[in-house]
Amino acid sequence: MSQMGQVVHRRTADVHRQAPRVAGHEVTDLAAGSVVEAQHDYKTRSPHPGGVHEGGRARRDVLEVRRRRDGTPGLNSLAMTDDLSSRTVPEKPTIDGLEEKWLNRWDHEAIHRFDRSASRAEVYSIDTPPPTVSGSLHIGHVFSYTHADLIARYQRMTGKKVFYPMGWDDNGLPTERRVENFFGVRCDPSLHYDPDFVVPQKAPEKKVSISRKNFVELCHRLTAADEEVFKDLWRHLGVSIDWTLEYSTISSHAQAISQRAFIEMLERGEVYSSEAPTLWDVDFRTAVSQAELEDRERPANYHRVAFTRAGGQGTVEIETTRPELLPSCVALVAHPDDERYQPLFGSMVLTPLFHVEVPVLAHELADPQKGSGIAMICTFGDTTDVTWWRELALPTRALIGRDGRFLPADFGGENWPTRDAAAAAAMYAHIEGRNVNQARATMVDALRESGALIGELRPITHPVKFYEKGERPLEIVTSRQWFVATLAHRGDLLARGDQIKWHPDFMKHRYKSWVEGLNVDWNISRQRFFGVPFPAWYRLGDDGVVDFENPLIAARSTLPVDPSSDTPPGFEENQRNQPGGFIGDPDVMDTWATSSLSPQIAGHWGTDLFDRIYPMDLRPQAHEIIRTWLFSTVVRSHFQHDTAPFANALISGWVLDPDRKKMSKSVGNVVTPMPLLQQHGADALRYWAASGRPGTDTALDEGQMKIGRRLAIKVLNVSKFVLGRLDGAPLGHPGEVSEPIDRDLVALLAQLIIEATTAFDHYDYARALERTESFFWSFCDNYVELAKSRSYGDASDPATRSARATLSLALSVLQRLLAPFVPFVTEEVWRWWHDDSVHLASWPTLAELGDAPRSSGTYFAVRDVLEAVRREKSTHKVSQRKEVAELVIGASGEFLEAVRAGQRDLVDAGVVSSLLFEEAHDFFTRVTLAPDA
RNA sequence: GGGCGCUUAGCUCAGUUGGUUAGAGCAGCUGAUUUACACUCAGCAGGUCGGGGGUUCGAGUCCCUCAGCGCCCA
Repeated sequence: MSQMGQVVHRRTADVHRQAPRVAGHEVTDLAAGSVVEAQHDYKTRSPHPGGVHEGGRARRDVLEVRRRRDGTPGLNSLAMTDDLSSRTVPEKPTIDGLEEKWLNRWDHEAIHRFDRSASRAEVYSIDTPPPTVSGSLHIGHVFSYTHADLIARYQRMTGKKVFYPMGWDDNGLPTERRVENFFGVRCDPSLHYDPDFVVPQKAPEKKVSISRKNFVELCHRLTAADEEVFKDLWRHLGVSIDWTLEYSTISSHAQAISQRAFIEMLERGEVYSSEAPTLWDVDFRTAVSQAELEDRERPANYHRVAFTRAGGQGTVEIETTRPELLPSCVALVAHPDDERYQPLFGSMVLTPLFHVEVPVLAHELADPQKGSGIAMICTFGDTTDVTWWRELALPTRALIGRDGRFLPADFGGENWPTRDAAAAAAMYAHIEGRNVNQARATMVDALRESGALIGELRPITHPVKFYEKGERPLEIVTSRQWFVATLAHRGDLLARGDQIKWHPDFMKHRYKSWVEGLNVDWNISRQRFFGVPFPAWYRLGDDGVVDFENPLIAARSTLPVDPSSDTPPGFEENQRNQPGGFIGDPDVMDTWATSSLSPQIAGHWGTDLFDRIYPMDLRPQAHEIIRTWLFSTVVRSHFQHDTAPFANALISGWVLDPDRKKMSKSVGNVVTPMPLLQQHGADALRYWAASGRPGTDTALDEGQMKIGRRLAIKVLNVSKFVLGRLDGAPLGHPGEVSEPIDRDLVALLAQLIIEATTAFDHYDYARALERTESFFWSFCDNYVELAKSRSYGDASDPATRSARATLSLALSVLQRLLAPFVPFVTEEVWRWWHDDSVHLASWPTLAELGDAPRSSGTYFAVRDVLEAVRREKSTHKVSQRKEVAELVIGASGEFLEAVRAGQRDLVDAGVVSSLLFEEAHDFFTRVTLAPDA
């Protein structure tokens, strides 16, 4: 299909392919109002026989569409009933119904199909964000995906073979939560699969426990349905995705890729497992990573607690917000420069109630301004505790379990030294098994009773770390997890960030500050159910001890595997969970550990396709996932392919509500896109979205959508007019453009092409739109009005031919420049005079305009005078068609010369009977209106 | 605490390496009426460009400073 030779000449060839057809005789017939039987292109024609349709057919379809618009619009309901021979200008064009018509037609013609044979140099590849389908659709999706589509459509028109896949991020916790709530179930991995399980009709009050396999089946079922809803939106919006490239992150294909990448990282030593303090959500009972944290301001109390010095003389008063962790205190810490505590460094103190001897240590992270300036280190109260524990080589006395309750503690035992085991154990008995709040209350009472609690509680507000989806503060729980070694490669990862072109540029700061702020390796294991399992098993010793240090890894050829049902190489299923046998890794991967491989998944890593699309050209995404998706993709690409994963990052801003407030579920100002899409139309929504520059937060503005709709209607109407004027002349030929005013317009058109192209090349679609739109309206209001009368002339008149050539050139260029923004209406009007899609037409080039003339000033001069005439008529409240008996123009000789060159059009457009010129220093006009008839 | 962005007409926003009298759309007001378009067209009005200081022949634009809003990181 795509031989190299054709590709090289594509632009030129396309122009020629279009131009002669534009100039062809069909348009003659078309202008006469009859329906044309065009040369049929097998690719673009429907299987319906014959191309001739009765004149009434189109009108009937319009009525059909209108009627349905009053009812419920449905994308699929219209099917292929539309008139596929569209090379006819309707009597009364309408934008209603265009979406159904062209979506079906585009599918039919497969115009967005990626050319699988294209070489890397010919390809423009897009790493589409796979949305979380269990989240709700919101207007931000429309915004960001439109931005990507604008670029995709532009690149396609410049001749690139656009690789534009779509993925769904369906694995992970959000899906589990949605399934739990939607069906009223919860996963209990200890249960056995029930093949006859039927979901409750109505979500029950109390959640029904089901097996992991049943649960996962429900996850698949619900995400499949959710994906259809999302897909419907993208399609309706006209996003030019190649739907044959659809993928999902829970598919077995994605799982195989994800497991392969994991195994290769493990082999290279970039991923490791470790038993370590981990940020833990006690409700979801899973570890979370640094990227999923958020600080929330929470009220708390400072408790001033006295420790006695081990020597017996005096006390040391610390302040803590977490007195319940006192039993796990392993040291006190103050800043090395803090003079108050320097005498204490190296000495020992005793914890109240538990009588544990702990050292007083120095560390820079202790904040002299905070509390009393000296803190207790517990294992573990927060991430600073972890840092102190690691850097000061302190013992581990973990208290909080995976369920958020206090674990047993063996006071007096090896790891729990105390001077009074009986007292400590008695005290701890009140706490064990309690949750954090209960333990705190108990501890405060006991401390107060013992006299160790000094003074009143001091209320403060401070930032507390939460899992972004969680409701209770994170705890730190020691558990075995898989980590990707990011910390050691921070410098490399920063350099990768510099290799990416960011749009807008300042967004790279987000990435940079995130990488610089990393303080733990990326934890990729989650103690959850619906995700990609680790392709690993562990040997069980004869004594039943698990050998985590030498995992059994799946053979590459067997991927994807599920270690809970598949057996490791060299073992039989009956050895599972048996001494001398094996156990499967029970965890699943972090969602980002798979979605960070979106290029590898979409591009089928390991096949030749991948080499044709990777590294990607574009990563479009929203800014809130820079630290997650973008960062993790860079990590994977750096390790796996020693490159940045994409050349450009196009970062969309937020959609704010009409009052410029951030949309959020709790405020209740989240806007769903479908009603807007149905009310204003896809072109209108896209127009609004395109006005939001990269990285700029943009207010939802229905007014802007209405303007988009007006633009679309104007495109219809002016196209109808221009095509109606192309009566019998050879069209669109720059050589025909002879009149100075026309040559000026072509010169301006050339300038517009340069501006729009440059803007798009810099990912500044908003600027391209603004320039094109403003030119377009001026073209309609001024040029078309000026050239109108001349265009009605005799085809043998060179001036008439010039007007028609200019109108058709400009129309062709403007339709194509607008095509990425308003794809439906531009496709409609383009097909009035072309067989092939505007979206496969070539992006306008200067070469089409011939010797791109320089502006003579005639157009601007004539326009200025015309505006003066209009002002005069408006001021006198008469029709713009009112005759001007005499128009005197005073201006410089040069200006008058310019006006003279276009005076015929001026006189026609302004209905001027007598035109006089007067040399003058300052520009003026004197308008004498004809007396009323 | 460190960083980034924003502040221009009632509203939403353009304004490119400094260069005439700061632009557009919407809203407002005044009108026009049908050989592309009333989902139209023409016109009018509306701004000491957040405050202060500086550089310059010249600042919405560059520098300093202050304030407000939003966000990122810690």
